[in-house]
Amino acid sequence: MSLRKKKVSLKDIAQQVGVSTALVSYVLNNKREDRISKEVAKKIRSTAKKMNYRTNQIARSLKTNKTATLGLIVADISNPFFSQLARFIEDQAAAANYTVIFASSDENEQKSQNLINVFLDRQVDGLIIAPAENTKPQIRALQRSATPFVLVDRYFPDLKCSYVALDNFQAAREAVRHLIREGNRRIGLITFKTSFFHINERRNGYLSALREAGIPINKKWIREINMADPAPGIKKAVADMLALPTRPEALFFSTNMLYIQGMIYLRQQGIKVPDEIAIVSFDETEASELFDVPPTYIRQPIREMGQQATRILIENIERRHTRQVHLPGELIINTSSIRR
Amino acid sequence: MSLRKKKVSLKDIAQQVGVSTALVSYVLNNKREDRISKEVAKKIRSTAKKMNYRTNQIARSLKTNKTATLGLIVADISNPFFSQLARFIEDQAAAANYTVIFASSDENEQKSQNLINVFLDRQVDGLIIAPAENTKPQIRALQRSATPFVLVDRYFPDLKCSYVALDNFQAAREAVRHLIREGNRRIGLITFKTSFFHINERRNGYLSALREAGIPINKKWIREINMADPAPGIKKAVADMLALPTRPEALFFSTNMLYIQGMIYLRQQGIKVPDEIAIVSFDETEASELFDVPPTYIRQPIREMGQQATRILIENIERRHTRQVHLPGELIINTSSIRR
DNA sequence: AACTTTTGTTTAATCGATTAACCATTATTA
DNA sequence: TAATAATGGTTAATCGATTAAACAAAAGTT
Repeated sequence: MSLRKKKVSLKDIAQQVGVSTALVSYVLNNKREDRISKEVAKKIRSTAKKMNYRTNQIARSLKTNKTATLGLIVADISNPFFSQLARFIEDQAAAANYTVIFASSDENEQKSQNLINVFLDRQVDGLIIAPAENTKPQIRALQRSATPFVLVDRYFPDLKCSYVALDNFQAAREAVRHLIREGNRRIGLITFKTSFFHINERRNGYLSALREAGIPINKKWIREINMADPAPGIKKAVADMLALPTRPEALFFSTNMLYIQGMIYLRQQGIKVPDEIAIVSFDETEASELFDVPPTYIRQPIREMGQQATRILIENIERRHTRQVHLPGELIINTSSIRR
Repeated sequence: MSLRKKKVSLKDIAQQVGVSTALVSYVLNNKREDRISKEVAKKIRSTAKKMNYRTNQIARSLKTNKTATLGLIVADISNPFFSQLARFIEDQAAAANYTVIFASSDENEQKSQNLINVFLDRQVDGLIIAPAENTKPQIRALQRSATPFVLVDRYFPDLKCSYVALDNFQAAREAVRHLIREGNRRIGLITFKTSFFHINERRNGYLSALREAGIPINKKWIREINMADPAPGIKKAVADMLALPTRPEALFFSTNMLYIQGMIYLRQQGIKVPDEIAIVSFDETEASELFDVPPTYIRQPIREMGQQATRILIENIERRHTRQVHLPGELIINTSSIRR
C-alpha cells in the first residue's frame, strides 16, 4: 500500500550536486568530456547512482525524435517459426541498442491495421512486419508515412519496399527435384488455397520442377486446403489422393502445418513412410520427432532472416534506401523421402 | 528514396484551422464538449483527418505521466504456454486501452534484469512478469520502485506482492489421487531439479496424495531432471524406473516437456500406455495429438490467468493494493491413465 | 598590459500535447 | 440598465531531457 514514489530526474541530481541540469546531461551521456572537470563528473555520476537515476526515455525521445524502439508485427505468435524469428530479431536489435516491442496480428487484417497505428503512434523508429493476408493496402499506406519498415517472410512482389524472404520458388523446386531424382514421377502437392505470394511460389516451384523433368501435371495430385479450418481438409485431401487409381508415390507439403496434419492421418491409416509414400515438407518442429521417420524438409534460415531484416531496417532508419533480400532454403534430406 | 516527411502536430492543425492548439487538443480528446461550438469542432476534426493527424504518444506521455503501456516479461516465448498467455494478456489489455510490449527473459537472470530496466526506462505503467529462476532479488528491488507489477505463473511465496498462479499443489494432488483411485499404488514422479516454487509444489502435491492414501514414498520412483539439458536425463530416468524390480504402474510428469520426452522414449521402447504404464501430465500441446493415446493431464486456465493478471495490474495502476490469486487446475481424464 | 584561448559551466529554447486559469463576447436576469 | 451568467475561446506553464549558444574565469601569448 506504499505511495507512488516520484522518479528521480536530472533536475534532482543537479540540485543535489549544485550544478545545472545541462551539465548532468552532458556527463551522463558522455558528451563534451574534454570540457568537464573530472571531479564534478565523478560527483555527478556517483550521486546519479546513489539516487538510482534512470533516464526518462519518454522525455529523451520527445527531444531527440528517436525512440530506439523497433516495432515487430508477426502474423501469428503461436507459430514457432515466428516466435523463433522474433527472438533472433530481438537479439540483433539489442546488439544495436534497440528495443523491440512486438505483437501478433493473428492473421487478421483489422488487427494488423490497429497494430500498425499503435506502433506509429508510439513513434517507433521502424517496423518489421510479417504481413497478414490482404494487407497490401496497409503496407502501401505505410510507404507514404514517415516510418521506415521491412517486410519479412512474406512480401508483395509489386510493392517496391524492403523485404527479407526465402526464395520459396527455388526451395520448393529443389525439394521436388529431389523427389524426382529419387525416382518418383507421380508427385502430389498439398498446399493452401491463398493469395499469399510466398505460398504460391512454392506451388510454382513444384510445377517448374515437374515441367523441367517432362512430367505432365496432374490436377488430381494438387490439392489446395482452406486456411480457415485446415485439419479436415488435409485429411480429405490425403485420403482422396490415396484412393486414386494412380496414387502419388510422393507428397510435397508446402507448409509444416500441412505436413503434421498429413502425417497424423497417414499414421492413423497405417501407411508406411517412405515405403508406400515419400514425403517432403517445410520447416522443422519438435513435433517431427514424434513420427518414427525423420523428415526430409526445407530448412529456412530463420536466424539470418531475422538478422538481415533487423540490419536492413536499422540501415533504413539511419540512411534511407530500400533493399530486397532473397535467402536460399536448405534441403535437409532424411528418411522420409528415401526408399531403400 | 523519399525524404522523411515531418509528422503532423496539433500546432499544424491549429494553424490550418486558425485556432489555438489548446482548442484542437480539447476537441480531439472530447473534452469540454459543452464549451466548444459544433462547427469549429467539426472543422477541427475534419482537418485533423484530412491532414492524417495522429497523436504523438510520446509527448502525451511526458505530460500525463502515463504511457498506456504494459510490459510483459515471459520466461520463454518459445514455450506455447507463454505465447498463449501473452496473447490473452494482450487481448485483455487492449480491451482496457493498454498496449502490451513484451519480451522473453529466456530463463536468464541477466537478461531478465536488463528487460526490467528497459521497461522501467520506457515508463511502462505496469509490468506482468513470469519470473526466471533466481530473480527474487530483482523482484524485491522492483517492489521498492514506483512501478506496479504482477507476477504470473510463478511467484515467490515469501514476497508480498501481487501474483496470479495455478494452485500447483492441489492440481498435482488431484492428478495423483486420480491415479490412486484407478488402482495404482506404485506411482512414479518425473520432475525438474529446481528451486522454482511452482514446480516443487507439484512434487508436494504428489507426496501429499501418496501420504493420505497411506502409500509409502519410494525414492527410487522420484526422479529430478536437470533443466540445462533435459532430454537425456528424462530418457535415463524413465529407463531406470522401468528397469526396477518393482517398477511403477503409473507415472506423473510434472511438466509437459517432461511428458513429451518421456512419451517419445516409451514409444521407442514399445511400451504400451496405459496398459503397461499409466500416465498423467501437465498442459496440452498439439504434440499430444501425435501419440496414439489421448493424454490425461492438468489443464491450466491460461486465459483466466492472463485476464486476471491484466485486470489486477490495471487495478494496481489506478489504485494501489496487492492481490494474490490461486487458480485451480482442471484434471482432464483421458485414455492415458485409464486401464480397461 | 592587453589581447586571445582555453576551460568549465550556465542559460534558455525546444520537442508536442495537456490543462488550469484567464479573457472576451453574448445572453440572461434582477 | 446594470450586474451576472453562459458561451467560446486563448494564454501560458508544464512534463524531463537535450543542446546550441553564451558567459565568466583562468591560462597563454605577444
